[in-house]
Amino acid sequence: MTRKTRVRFAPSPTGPLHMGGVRTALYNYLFAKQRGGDFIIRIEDTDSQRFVPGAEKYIIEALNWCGIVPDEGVDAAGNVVETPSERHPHAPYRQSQRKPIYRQYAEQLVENGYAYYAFDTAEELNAKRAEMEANGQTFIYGQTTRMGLRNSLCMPEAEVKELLETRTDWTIRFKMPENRVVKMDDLIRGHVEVNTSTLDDKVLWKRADELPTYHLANIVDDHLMEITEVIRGEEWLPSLPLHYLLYEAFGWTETQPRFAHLSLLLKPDGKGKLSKRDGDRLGFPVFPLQWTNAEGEVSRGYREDGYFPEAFVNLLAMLGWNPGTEQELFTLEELIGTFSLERVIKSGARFNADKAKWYNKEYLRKKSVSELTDLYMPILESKGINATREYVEKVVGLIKERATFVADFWDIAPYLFVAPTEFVEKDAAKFWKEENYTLALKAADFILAFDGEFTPEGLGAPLEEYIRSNEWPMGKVMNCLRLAMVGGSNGLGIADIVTLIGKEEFARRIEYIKSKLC
RNA sequence: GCUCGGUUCGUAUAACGGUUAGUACUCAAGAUUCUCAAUCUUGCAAUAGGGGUUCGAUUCCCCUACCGAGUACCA
Repeated sequence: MTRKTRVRFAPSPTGPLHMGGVRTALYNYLFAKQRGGDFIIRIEDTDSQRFVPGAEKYIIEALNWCGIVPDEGVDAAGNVVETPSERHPHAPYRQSQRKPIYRQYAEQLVENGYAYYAFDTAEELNAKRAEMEANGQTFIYGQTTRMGLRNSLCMPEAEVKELLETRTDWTIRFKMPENRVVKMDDLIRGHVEVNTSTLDDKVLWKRADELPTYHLANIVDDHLMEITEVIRGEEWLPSLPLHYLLYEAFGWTETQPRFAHLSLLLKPDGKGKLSKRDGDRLGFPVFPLQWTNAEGEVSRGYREDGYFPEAFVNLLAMLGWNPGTEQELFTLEELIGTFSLERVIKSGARFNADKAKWYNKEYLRKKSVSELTDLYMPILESKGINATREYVEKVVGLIKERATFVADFWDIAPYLFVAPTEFVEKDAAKFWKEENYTLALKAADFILAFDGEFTPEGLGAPLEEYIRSNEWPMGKVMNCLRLAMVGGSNGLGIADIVTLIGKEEFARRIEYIKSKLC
């Protein structure tokens, strides 16, 4: 029986999604779409303590921005689907709303001897843990200690029954089998084996809030939602044996999903995984979208920094995966076509901000002048510049190759909109000498008197020919003119600038520099 | 500490036992141009260390080192 591919991205709404999370979502999405399957978003909000308002909305918005749209979990408007329907028989997709379904599964495990009730309070366990750590030991709630603790394995049945009824702070723990080698297969890492003797008895369900922990909720929901592959972060690899055992305990091994554990994204420098702090420290975003936390602290986002979503998705895809060819630029569609888990890298990928910028630059050059103009116009307006669309399109056509972000456009050539009022001292001293500017002013007269086609192509050659035929020093003359146009000696070609700003403005700038520098 | 993963130029990666160890980003130099940018060309630069297996190891095995993750009534 072949099942329809169904994968899920299951974030916890405890804060903004970081780029590593987006990558996990992306790989899930690519995998699903390639196989004509479903991509599901499930919100794992079983930790009421750490819930952060707005985080869920942020996650959905971020994925939408990337073009990662779920088949289930969220409707077209970005709302989590809350009731089962013909289209969404697996709803709801928020674990907090699935609360009633978990307890029976946990109890089922107890009945069948795979789990037990535990009455130790958090305080008791913390104290025990602290005590052992003080002696350089680690406390594990598991096979070596469980019989000496307070649980249904070692307490009289009557007492257990009474505590179950009178107290509300007990938990259900998984009874980790002793000395068993769990043999697992990972789609990325291959065969992995772990002996259960090193594993502890994880809490599966908490009476206090009647909520499952990740492990239980995850297995139950993946089963109920008919998930076929679980593609998630490497931090879950150590709990894979527990998950295997859980499928076994429930008798669901037949339909148990296959697992793929993705390596983590590492800091660009130094040690450790990429964190929010690195972005602030090294000057790049770690989040897809800007995020403001409860304290009012703002973390920058790729979107707000001027990255195109296509570039962001592309660079994320290439961080830990490669197609085996030398192609580096991929649209989402192309990624869907070529992605494969077999080619996902096992080792952690260090993020490189320079490469990220390169991707954006490549995408920027691919954009049409018209599209880029749409983006640049508002920026100009915000600077109080009043220019026609036609004019801005010409500007964009001239400078798009030089930019990494649309926001660079302004810095590259503000002089195409505003006349310089100040001149770079060093450049002026170098070029604005009498023997140069007298020639440059004559060249300016030539331009003003030029009656051919007033375009870069039409003016460029005749102007150069004129200067050359007079045997004037080309560089010095041109740089004097550029100084007048730009305010310095770095910028576009003279013919480009002059034909763009027009003869009138050109004349004005020449007059201005004369009044200032001559 | 213990358990599990990982280790090719600075970074991302290619090479599924046989290559002068390739490519991209970064950096440097040159070409070009009226400057800058762009572009083109060239260059710098790597198999963590040690043992095996093999005619031959980047590739397979073992040890060490280093990195990462996990070790919660968090996910």
